[in-house]
Parts: sequence; C-alpha cells; structure tokens
Amino acid sequence: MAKAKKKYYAVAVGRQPGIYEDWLDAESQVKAFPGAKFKGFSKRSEAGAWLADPVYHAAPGNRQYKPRYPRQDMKPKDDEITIYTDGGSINNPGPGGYGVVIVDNGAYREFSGGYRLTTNNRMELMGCIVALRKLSGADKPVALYSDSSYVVNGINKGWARKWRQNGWLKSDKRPALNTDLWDELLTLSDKFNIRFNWVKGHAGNPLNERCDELAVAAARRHGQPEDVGYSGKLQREDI
Amino acid sequence: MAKAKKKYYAVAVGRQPGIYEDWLDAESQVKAFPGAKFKGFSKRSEAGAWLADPVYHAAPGNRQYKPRYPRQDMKPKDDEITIYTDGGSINNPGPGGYGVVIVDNGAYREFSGGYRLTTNNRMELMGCIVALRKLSGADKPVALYSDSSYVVNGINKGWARKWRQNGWLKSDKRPALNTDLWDELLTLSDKFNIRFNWVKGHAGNPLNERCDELAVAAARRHGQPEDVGYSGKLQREDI
RNA sequence: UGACACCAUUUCAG
DNA sequence: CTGAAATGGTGTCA
Repeated sequence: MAKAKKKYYAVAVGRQPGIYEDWLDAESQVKAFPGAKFKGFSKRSEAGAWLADPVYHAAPGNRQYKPRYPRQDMKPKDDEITIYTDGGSINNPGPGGYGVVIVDNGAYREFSGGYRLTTNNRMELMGCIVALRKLSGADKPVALYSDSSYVVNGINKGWARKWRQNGWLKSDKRPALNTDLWDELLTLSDKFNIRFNWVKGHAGNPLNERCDELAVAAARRHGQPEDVGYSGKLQREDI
Repeated sequence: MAKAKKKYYAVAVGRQPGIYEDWLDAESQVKAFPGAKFKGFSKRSEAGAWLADPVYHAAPGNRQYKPRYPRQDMKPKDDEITIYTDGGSINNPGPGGYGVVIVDNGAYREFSGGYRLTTNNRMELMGCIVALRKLSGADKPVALYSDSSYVVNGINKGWARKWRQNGWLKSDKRPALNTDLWDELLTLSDKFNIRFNWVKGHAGNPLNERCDELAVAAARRHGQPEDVGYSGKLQREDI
C-alpha cells in the first residue's frame, strides 16, 4: 500500500488527448476507445514528458537497445559513467534478483543475478556492488542511480561509514544489517570518483525500468544459488 | 379439475439456486444447465422445505451435478467434507455476492447470496461463514477451499486470531477491517476440525468456478439487501 | 513518527 | 497491455 497517488493522467490516444487530473475524466477519454494509450503519473511534468514522447515498453525477445529518454536529465552524459541499479525479492524474504545497466560513452552493458532466498535490500546493495566490480579503473566520474533510499542514504548520509567505524553498531547500539555487503560497497566506492543518486522507482525512467526487468527475471529464474550472506544472518539468529 | 396453480419454483441445482415466483425466472436458471434440479409448489413454505432438505439434491446414482475434475487433487474426498467458496463485488465497493458449494459423501449443496453495496473481501469472508453455518455438527474433517489469500492467510497465519486478541488492532496498531465477519468465522471454525486451503482463482477448478458463477449471479441480482456490517464501517469512518 | 523499497492475493473496468 | 479498489505482509534506516 502507501503507493504514491497518481494525480495526473496522460492520454496519448483517446477521444481528447491531454492531461487529466481525475481518473474519471481520463477514463471517459479512453473507455471503449480502440487502441487507447494512457498512463498515470504523480507529477504533471512527468505526464507531460510522457505525452511529448511516450516510452513504450520494450518488446521482449529482440533486444536492440535504444532507450528513449522522456526527460533530458534522464539521459546518460558522455563525460561520466552512468550506472543504474535495481533489486527486488519475491515475498521478501524470498527469491531475489538485481539488475544493472552501465552506460559508458554510449555503450550499454547489462548484468543481473539472483539468489533463491534473500531480501529486497540485499539485492539493492548487490546491484551496486556488481556494477562497481565490473568497473576496472574508471577514468571518468561515476554516477550511480538507485531507487533505494536505504542504499543511497547509507552512502550519502554516511550511515554505513559510521556503522563500520562503530563496529557495525547503529546509533541505537543495535547491530547494523547486511554488513558483508555494506563493507564491500564502501571499499569499492573508495576506488572511484562516484556519486550516488536517488531516483524514484517506476516513474518512467527507462534505465531504472530496464534494471527492474532484469532483476525480476533473475529473481524468477530457477536454480539460483544461495545468498550465503543472508543465510549467515539466519544462522547467527538460530544459535 | 382445477389444478392448484404453481406460484413458487424451487431451484436446487441451477445457475442461481433459490425460490422464484415466475416460471420464466426459474427457467432461465435451469435451462441448458446439466443436472438441473427444480420443482414447482403452490406454497412458498413447501418450496423452502424442499430446497432445505439436501436429501433431494443428492440421490445416489442419478443425473446430479457431477463436475469433471481435470486433476485428481481437485476431486472431493469421501472421508472429509469439502467446501468451496468464492466472493466478488462489481466495482468493489459495489454490489457483491458469494457462492458456496458443499460436497459431503458425493452430495452437492449450493448456496449463494448478495448485497447491494459491499466489498470483494467481505464477500469472500461471507462465503466461508455461510458454508460453516450450514454445517451442523460435522463428524468428519472439513476442507475449505478459497481463492482469497486474505481469508486463507487470515486463518492459517493466525492474523485474525491475533487481531481479535489485540482488540482488533493490527500489528501496525490500526484497526482491522471486517471484524464482524472475522469474529464469526473464527467462532465457527472452532466448532470444526477444519483446514483452510488456498486455490488459484480461474485456474480450471470446477468447484471454484462454480462458486464464481454463483457469486457473480448473486451480485448481479437486483433488490439485494444492505450489508449492514459494511455500512457500519462507513459510518464509523464518517464520524 | 517518518521515508524509501520489496512484494502477495483477490476483485473490477477497458 | 492500460487503469482502478480492497486487503495483507517484510526489509531497512533515521
């Protein structure tokens, strides 16, 4: 629940294309309208951007990767390496996966992986780690985009570094979680000129959505390995 | 010889079991319905008595409602009472209905009902309650099948019992909903050796689909009563 | 108390 | 595929 309310509805194909602020209004434009194309947004600007250049979901199978960017600030810049990351877990904890897209000089690389029992937050962290592992000696600044405030704040607000300094204890003196992953992420981050950025999930950013696809596909895949870090946590609790 | 005019038609097995005062109505419930069972009466009380007596609906060896089961595990077992339940609401909240099939020793009984304003989840709960109300002192284990994870988890994961213990507060301290129905369902469940099972909806299980038919028909029926439990909830919110 | 994320099921309208 | 509502859960942090 607690989903951001959609207050703006862009009607691209319908009786009267445009932006509507009430679903009932929008619905009357598309209901029983063959081939209607419409989508809800939480911000008018997003609705307008989509309307100006609708992003259609990439057809599965043929993977000629040509994302369209609804907004200029979503487009990777050439003077930096752009990384998008996403993670998820079905039933949390449950089968989980991560997806990564790295854009360097217009070249797109994709990575993904999954585990048969893990958590959403571990997968969000894993995505970042895998991305940075793939970066061997970047000569350019790195911009990493994640929709996890857990990850982005953990780095940008210095939470993780503080926990490590205090023997992985949080300010409430209780142990921080996922320390195996935070430790590696901190170590990797130190090797790059990297900036972590938070992006809203499922808000029409094509690279974020591509990562989501990769993560979901990986999570659904059978025969995935065990997330030993997560299992380790359980064992400690069992003792 | 003036024949007593038949003014009441009891439909025991048909699309919408119940009592009808017009043959055209009754006919539409049984026409082209395999194994339909119906009978005309001159008094409503006679029709009701016939309808209430399950003996008439389960004569062994006759052309009774005998679904084909695509998979062996869908077939009711003889050593337990099998209950299928479904509920739904048109426009949620909106007009809603439930459908119930009880199988005991190869005898099929069906029940349904509806309300003019309710929710899908209330109807899923109502189906279970009505089913258990019809069970007077079961000597065998009872297996109840519902496609509502709200209902099945509410029982099997102990949610509902926890809510009741905490004065109908959920773990997030907010009030649980549909407490009138949960309370009765818990009380009824305690009287039986009952196991709740989740089945996927619209997945080819004939009894689940039969319940769906019953529920939809009941929801569509005009002149249904008010769901006072649901209205009560609205009033509380309005205060 | 707040935030972000992950998800499950059902129902309904196209 | 697009949209809506009704219900519930966990992972994590400040």
